[in-house]
Amino acid sequence: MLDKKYDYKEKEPKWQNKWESDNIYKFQHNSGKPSYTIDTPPPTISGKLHIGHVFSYTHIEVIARYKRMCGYNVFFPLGFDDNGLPTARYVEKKYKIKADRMDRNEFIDKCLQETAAMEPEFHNLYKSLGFSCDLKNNYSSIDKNSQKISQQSFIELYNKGEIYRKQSATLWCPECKTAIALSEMESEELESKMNYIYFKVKETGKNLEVMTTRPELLCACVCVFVNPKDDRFNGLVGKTAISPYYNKEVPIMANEDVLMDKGTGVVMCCTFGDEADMQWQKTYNLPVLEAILPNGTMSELAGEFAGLKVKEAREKIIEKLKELKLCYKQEDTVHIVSTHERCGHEIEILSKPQWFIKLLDHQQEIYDMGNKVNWYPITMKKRFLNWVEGLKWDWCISRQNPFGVSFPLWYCKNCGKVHWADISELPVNPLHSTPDVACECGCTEWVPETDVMDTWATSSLTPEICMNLETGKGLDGGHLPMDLRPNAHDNIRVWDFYTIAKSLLHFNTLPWKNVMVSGFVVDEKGDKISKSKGNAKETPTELIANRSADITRYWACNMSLGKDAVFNYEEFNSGAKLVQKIWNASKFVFMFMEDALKTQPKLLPMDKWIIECLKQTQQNFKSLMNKYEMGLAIKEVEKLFWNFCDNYIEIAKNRLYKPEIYGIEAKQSAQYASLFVLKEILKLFACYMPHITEEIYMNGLAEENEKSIHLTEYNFIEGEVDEKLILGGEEVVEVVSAIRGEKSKNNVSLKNAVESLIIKGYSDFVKENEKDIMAVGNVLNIEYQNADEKSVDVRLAKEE
RNA sequence: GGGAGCUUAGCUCAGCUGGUAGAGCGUCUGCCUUACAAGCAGAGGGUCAUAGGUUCGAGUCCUAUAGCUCCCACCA
Repeated sequence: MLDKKYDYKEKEPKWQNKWESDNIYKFQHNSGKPSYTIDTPPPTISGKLHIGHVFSYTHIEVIARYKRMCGYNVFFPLGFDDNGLPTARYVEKKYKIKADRMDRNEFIDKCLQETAAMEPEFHNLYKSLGFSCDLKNNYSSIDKNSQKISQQSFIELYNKGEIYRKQSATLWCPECKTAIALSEMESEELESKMNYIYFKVKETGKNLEVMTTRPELLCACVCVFVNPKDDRFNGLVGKTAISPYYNKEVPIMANEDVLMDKGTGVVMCCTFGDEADMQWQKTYNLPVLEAILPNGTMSELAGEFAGLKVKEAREKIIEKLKELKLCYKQEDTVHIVSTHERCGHEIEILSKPQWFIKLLDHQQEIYDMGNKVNWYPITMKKRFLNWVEGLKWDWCISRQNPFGVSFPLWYCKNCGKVHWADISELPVNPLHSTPDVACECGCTEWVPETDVMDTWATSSLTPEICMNLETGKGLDGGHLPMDLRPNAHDNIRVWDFYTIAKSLLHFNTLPWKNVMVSGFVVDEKGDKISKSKGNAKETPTELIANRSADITRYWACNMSLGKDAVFNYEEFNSGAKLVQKIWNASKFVFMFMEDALKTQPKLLPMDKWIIECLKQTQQNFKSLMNKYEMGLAIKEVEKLFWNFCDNYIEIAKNRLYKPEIYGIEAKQSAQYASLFVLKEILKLFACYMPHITEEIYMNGLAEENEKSIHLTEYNFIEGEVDEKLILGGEEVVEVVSAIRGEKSKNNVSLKNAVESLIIKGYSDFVKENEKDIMAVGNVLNIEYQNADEKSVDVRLAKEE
C-alpha cells in the first residue's frame, strides 16, 4: 500500500542506494539481448556542474532507460575529461599558481589531485539525479588506458602518413602560451584604432598612404598589396616601398583580395598579422619574420620596442610615428578579433614547430561520413557539414602546456631524428624515461618532447576508450559504430567532428550511427545560463534538494530536441503537480487492487476504450522516442494520464465503489483495466521519473521476482488502433463534459442531479455506456434522439 | 557576405505527409465531488510576423520582405 503523502526526500535516496547496491544498471555482457551502446560525453573537470549539464545529461539518461525497457542491454558508461588546458587553467585559478613558474611534476600532481577530488562530487550528483549509468564503469581521459589509446592512435596515424611535424603558422595564445586549434577560437568585438601612416615609394619618392590596425607589426612587414583594378595605383606594382621608421624596402605587389574601399586601398602584409597575411605568405612565398614571441612580447625585430607587450608596443610605435609626422590620421573602429575560448586573450599567429593531423586531405571523406550519420534533429547535420566545408587548417595537436597526454617520442640531440616509443610500452612519459638505444647517427642522447596533446586528440577516441572498458581491446574498431553519441550543439564542430575524423583515419568506419543533439539552458533574456553570468539562481544540488530529482528531470525533458530551453522556475510546478497526481491516482487504483482478477475478464466498453487509448499512446511514444524526441513523447503520456484521471477514473469510480448497484462484473472489468493501464503508464513515465514510479511499482504492482520497474520491459500492445472505439469513448467524454459544463454554468455542485438528459445525434456507443454516463453525471432520466447535428440537452434537478 | 533556425493565446511552446487553430502556465467563474483544494469542473483569450503565389482549400507548400538567435567569414 502507498503512504498518504509521497516524501521524495526519503524515497529518492532510498531507491538510489538500492539501485546501486543491487547493481541493476550493470551492462550484462552475455545477456543475449541486443546491446545499445552510448558514447557518453565526459564532462570537463574545470568547475562545478551546472544546470546545463543536468539538462543534457538527463536527456542521455532518459534514452538509456528507454532503450533498456525496450529490451536492450544498455552500455552507459561514465567518463571524465580531465586532461589538458581546461583543467590546468582551473587549477591555476583555484590555487593562484602559474604552471610555468613551478615544477612541472608538482603542477601535474596538483591537477591530478584536483580531478580526483572532484570526481566523487560528479558521482554524487549523477546518483542524486537517479542516473542509470554504470557508476563503477568509468574512465578518465588522463587515466592509463586513455593515455595508452591516445598515444597508440598518434603512433599509428603517423605510421599511416596522416601525421606530420612542421614549422608553420600556428594559432597561438600568448596568455596560455600554447598553440590552439581552430575550434578553440572565438571572436570578440574590440575597440581599436585605424592608423594611417606614410610609406614611401622608392622610385618616385612620393608618399604611399597605408592604413593599419597593427602598427607594431611594421617591423615584420614583407610587402604591400594593392588591388590591380585600382586605378589610383596604376604603375606602382613592381616598384618598391619603404616602410616608415624602420626604413625597410619591400615590394609593392598586386592581389585581387585587397578591398579598394577599405582604408587607403593599400595593405601592408606582415608575417603573420592575420590569416590573410598567412595566405599571402604561402601564395607568394614571402619571407617569414617573427615579430611576436610566444610570450606575447615583441622580438628583436622591433628594435627599440623589443620586449614590450604587443599592446604597449602598438601605442609606443604610434607615438613615435606621430612624432616623426609619419602617422597623419587615426580613426576609432570596432573590429572583430579572434580570441582563445579558455582565456579570452587575443590570438596571434606564430611560426613554431608543431604536430599536425592531416584533415584537409580528407575533407571530402569527413564530409561524406558526417552525411551518413543520423543527426537528431536532422538540421544539425547542416551545421556539421557547414563546418567541414569551412575547414582551412590541418589539426594542430601539440600544446605547450604541462598537463595532458604526452607525445610518446624523443628527438636525437645530435641529428633531431625522432625515436618512437614501442606500442607495447605505452603509456610513456618521455620526460620520465629515455630510450636505451643509440640513434642511427650514433648519438645516445635523447631529448624528450615536452609538448602534450590537445585534449581533443584523446577525447576524439571516446568510442574506443568506452568500449575498451568492456572489451579490453584498446584501440580497436571492431565494435564500431556505437549506437549513440549524445551532446549539445556546441560540440558538433569539436567533439563530433574530431571523433568522426579519427574514426575515418583509423578504421574508415562511422564512430556511431546516431547523434542526439541537445540545446542549451538559457535565462529569460536568452543568455546561456552560466556561473560567470550569475544568472543561475540555484545549483543543481539545491534544485534537487528543493524540488526533487524526478521534478528536475521532468523539467529537463520538457523541451524540443536541439532547441535551447528557458530556465523558468515556475515550470517546475507542472512537474510537481504531475508527480503529486501520479501518486494520488495510484493510491486510488490501489484501493481496489486486493480482489482484482489476474486474468482479463470480459471488459465493458469504456474499459476497452481506455486500453485502446493506452495502445495509441504507446505507439506515439515509441515513434517519438525512436527519434529521441523525449519531450514530445512525455507530452503524449501526460495526455493519456490526465485523460485516465479526469475521465476514465471518474467514470469507473462508481462501478468500483458500488458493485451492489452496477454488478460485480462491472467492478472487475474496471479493476482490471485501471490496474493494467496504470501499470503501463507508470512504465512509460519510468524513464523520466524513476523514483516515484519505482516506489509505486514496488509497492503493489511488481511480480514476485521483479526487482525494479526499470528492469521490466514495455508491454507495447501491437496492432492497429481501433479508431472507432477511440472516437466512441470520446463521445462519451463529450456527453459527460456537457453535463459538467451545465452544472458549472449554473454554479452548482457536480453532485447535483440531472433531471433529464437528451442526447441527440450520437452513435450507439454512447447508449452502450448509459449506466456509466448516468452514474458519473448523477442523471435520473436519459433519452436519445436521432439528429443530423450532435447536441446534448441537460436539465438540472433543483438543488436540495 | 555564406549557412542554419525561429516568429502561432498575456507567458513558454506543440502543431507529422495542406482539410474548419492546440497544450501547459497565468487570468476569470464556480465547485469541499468517499485518490487528489498543492484538487476538480467550466469560461474567456489568436487576421498563426508581413506581402504575394500554388490550390477547391495554406501555421502547414513556394517566392520575397522584416525582426530575433546560432554557426562560419569579415580582422589590412
